[in-house]
Amino acid sequence: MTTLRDVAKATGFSATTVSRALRGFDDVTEETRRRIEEVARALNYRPHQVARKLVTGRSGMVGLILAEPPKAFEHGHFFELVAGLSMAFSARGLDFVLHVGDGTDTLATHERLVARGALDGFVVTFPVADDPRIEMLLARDYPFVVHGHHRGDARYAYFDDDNRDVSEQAVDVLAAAGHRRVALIAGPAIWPSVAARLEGFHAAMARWQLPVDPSLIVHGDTSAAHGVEACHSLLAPGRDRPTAVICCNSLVAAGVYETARRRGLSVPRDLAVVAHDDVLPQVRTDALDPPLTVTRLALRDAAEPLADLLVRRIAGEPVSTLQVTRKAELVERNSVSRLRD
Amino acid sequence: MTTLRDVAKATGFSATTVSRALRGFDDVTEETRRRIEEVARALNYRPHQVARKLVTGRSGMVGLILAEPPKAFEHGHFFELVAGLSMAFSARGLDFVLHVGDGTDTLATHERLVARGALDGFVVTFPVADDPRIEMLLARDYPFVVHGHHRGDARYAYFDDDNRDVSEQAVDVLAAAGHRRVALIAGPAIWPSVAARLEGFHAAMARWQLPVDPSLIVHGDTSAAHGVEACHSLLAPGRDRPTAVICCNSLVAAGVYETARRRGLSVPRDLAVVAHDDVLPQVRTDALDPPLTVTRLALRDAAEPLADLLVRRIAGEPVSTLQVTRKAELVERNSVSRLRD
DNA sequence: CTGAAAGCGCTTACAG
DNA sequence: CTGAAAGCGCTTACAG
Repeated sequence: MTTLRDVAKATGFSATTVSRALRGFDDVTEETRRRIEEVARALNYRPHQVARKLVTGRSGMVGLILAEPPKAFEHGHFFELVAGLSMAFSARGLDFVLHVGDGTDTLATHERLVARGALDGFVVTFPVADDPRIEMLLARDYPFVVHGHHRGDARYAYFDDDNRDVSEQAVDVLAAAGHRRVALIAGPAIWPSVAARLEGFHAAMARWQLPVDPSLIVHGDTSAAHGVEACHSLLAPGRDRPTAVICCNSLVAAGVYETARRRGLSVPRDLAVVAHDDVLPQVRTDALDPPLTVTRLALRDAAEPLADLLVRRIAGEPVSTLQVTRKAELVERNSVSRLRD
Repeated sequence: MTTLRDVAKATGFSATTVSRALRGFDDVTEETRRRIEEVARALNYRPHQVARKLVTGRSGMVGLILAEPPKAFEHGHFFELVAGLSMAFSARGLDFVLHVGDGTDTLATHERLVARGALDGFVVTFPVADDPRIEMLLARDYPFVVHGHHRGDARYAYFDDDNRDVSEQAVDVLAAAGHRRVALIAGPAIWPSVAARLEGFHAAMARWQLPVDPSLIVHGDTSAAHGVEACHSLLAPGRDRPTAVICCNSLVAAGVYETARRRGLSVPRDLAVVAHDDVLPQVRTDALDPPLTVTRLALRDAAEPLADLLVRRIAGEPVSTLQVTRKAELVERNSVSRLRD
């Protein structure tokens, strides 16, 4: 491996000058720089990252730590996020470290990596209320960015969807079409995004002066299997059935479609369906039958902003300027029809 | 951050002794060690990885570099491999760096990471004939392990499926059931695994004294869409149709099932289907209708051996002891029926 | 059994 | 504009 000293010897300049020439400082003669660059190239010199890290204190690496291996139904989510982040960080010259835990020790893992100075910063996903990872990172003043955020918590950098608005848009579409009994198949209650969706749901229903039937709100995971299960319970015989259902994501919606079909119910004639679409590779919501009306926000599009925010946070920007929310786009297709009354 | 020196000062011992005590060398008094460990714990000392790396020459990191973002249909494969490798390396105390390229510069990326001494070793996936990555790594004598291998190439460590045997088992099942016109929907011709599958196919057909019709061998990617397309061409009107088809993976088989159904053909009555099953999250081959007969080899199970081989290679073991092949398990279900003649 | 010294490959004040 | 020196935090011969 060629070192700085090798280049210094070969050119006759000192290591100091070589270092500065190569880093583009302007206190080096143009000619000197040219000569040094030429030799460095000829010798195929590359600065040793580890040495540089030791002196600068920066590791050039950022990490994503998952508590446990994603569930099988989450593979699309994992794929979009991990591939996207890796590319986004690569483009910024940072190495992306992925740690998939075994479910026992996320916090310990974060702490170990923090203490070892191994990473310059973290991406935290699926924050929960009073998330211990976030508290730990905050306590140590370690740079990190959160995908999602706990409402009202302004202590950290985050990139979040406007989940309140997501539900409001969904309710608006349905209410405008005359629906009054609207069900909500929501995600895990522990996620802040789900709380925000719930808030938006209640707010919009109130705005349209529609009653909310608590038995029409179901929590669970984001799998098609959960969609099937939730839909079955919603359509149970003898119940006052909803005329419309809002699904927390496209997999759940696929489950709802399947269940409705099995029950001999037609979408949208007998049941209107609206879902939030993260644009996962498993389900193309435009290819469903009928094409699904969605609030859309591609998960993949979160990678670039997330990387950008983390880089800026590492550079020392205050968190107050690093809190970004984006609104979903409503894509009306054929899964909602006007309720005849 | 607590450093070695801090611990040295606090205990009154030298940095040398502290280092050795903490690393468990046996030339330190039991009492000294105890005292040092106690103080180190109290001070929450963790050796700084970067510094350690600089002196030992080991980075404690290994990497997987993907040329380009996986296609949408590959997300299950990506998921199994990446999550599996991350967990396997974590369990061995190594950080897993994932680099997803933009399709323009895989080799350059490998070279940069090699030259910077950033990684201790690599996992190389989807090797192709005369793979430039492999040649580069070999030329520099850099540790790496390949998932798959080019037949007869004994220059590197690898973990591979016995792809020849995969095809032989598939043909055996079909031929034993009386099938003579057997089609093969194969993967991309550039992969060595595909060449091995082809070899096994020809060998087994010859063993059963069955003619091979070249027009019954179709190459393409491993998506369901390709399965649909290939099946359509195989069943084109006016052709002498195959009675059985072997699919390179379960997604392709799903496409074949769908096409057969659309054509009004019944599996297995009109068409027998056997596929290779990597056990991806997208397709549960036992849940298809009818349940699919497969040669099975869970992709996820490759992660541990791959990590193990790379660690041993990094430790200096010769490649000759690090070349592992495993055989697929035949799982007979209901997609093959006896051909009545 | 313990410690002083050198060094891993770089960067960055500080002089000149 | 250029260089000698110190130092990032550790490990490892080498003495004693």
